[in-house]
Amino acid sequence: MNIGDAAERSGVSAKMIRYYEEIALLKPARRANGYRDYGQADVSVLQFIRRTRDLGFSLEEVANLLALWRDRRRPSREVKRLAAKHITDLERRISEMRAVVRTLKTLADQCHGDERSECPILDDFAAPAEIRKVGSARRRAAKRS
Amino acid sequence: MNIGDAAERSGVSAKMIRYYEEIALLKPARRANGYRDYGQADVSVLQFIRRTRDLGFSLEEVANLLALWRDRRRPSREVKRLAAKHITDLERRISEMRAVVRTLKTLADQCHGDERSECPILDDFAAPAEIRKVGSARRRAAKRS
DNA sequence: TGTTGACCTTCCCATTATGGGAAGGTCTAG
DNA sequence: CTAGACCTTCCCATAATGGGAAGGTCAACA
Repeated sequence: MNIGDAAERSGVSAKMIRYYEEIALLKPARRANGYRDYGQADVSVLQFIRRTRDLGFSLEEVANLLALWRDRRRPSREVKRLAAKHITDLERRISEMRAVVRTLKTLADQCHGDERSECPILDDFAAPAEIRKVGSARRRAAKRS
Repeated sequence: MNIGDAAERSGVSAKMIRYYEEIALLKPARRANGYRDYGQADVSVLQFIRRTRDLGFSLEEVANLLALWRDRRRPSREVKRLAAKHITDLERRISEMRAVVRTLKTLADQCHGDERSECPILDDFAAPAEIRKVGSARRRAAKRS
């Protein structure tokens, strides 16, 4: 089948299908006229890529997973290891983002959010509380010296 | 002061300071020899950028926040609105990532993770449970017709 | 048969935010 | 005066994706 059909069946754009070929994730056959020719196996590979991309794996990780998928003698340990690493990556990023959300919510709560210009959010962006504390400590220390 | 000092005091690399100038986030003075010359106000701008970047705002959003910060007549409503939008963005991304983590944990739990090749994780990547169900339903429907 | 429209091909460019590195000018301390 | 530590601009690379141009191919229809 042509690339357009493969794109429709896999949910991967023709543009990206060509790119995945360029980085060697798949090698479709070519017809005499130069058109790429995709079989069911190729579509399966594209669906695999789509799925793993949707789960947040980088293309480098997808390539590794694809290699394991193709190797019938892989140890499932390897697959589980990659999945576990991705899970901890995600959990780290989630907790970082949750910390940011907590900070922003605290700041937003302190901001009137009306027509007045006074704004604790901008005040924090210009000099975060932590630094302001250190700054005050330094000023106090300076007075003493 | 020179760019190196501004970098050290703001925690922004010299490379990025030049880039921020290119996209018009700040315009430091120039000395006769062509060197950029940063004052305390420039360093404050850089710290503002650093802080907002750390909080996950895009440079476009940073530019908007910076404009509000510079406008002494801004309504704090505007600032709060941008912060709230960023919070909901983050919360959406967090919940998406949490869903992925749940999926991956479920799959990893089903995988032995030993030397055997059998692996429910790869099975899912090749044909996610949802699709497998739809596929079976279709096959059952086909038998009936 | 010829034309039209829907495909396909490759190639180049843009995006976001960051860093690497080269080639060359400037300044400062010894 | 020279060495080393700065500074400048310019180009390139990254990751994953899309846009679009120029040109070849194919199928259907008049």
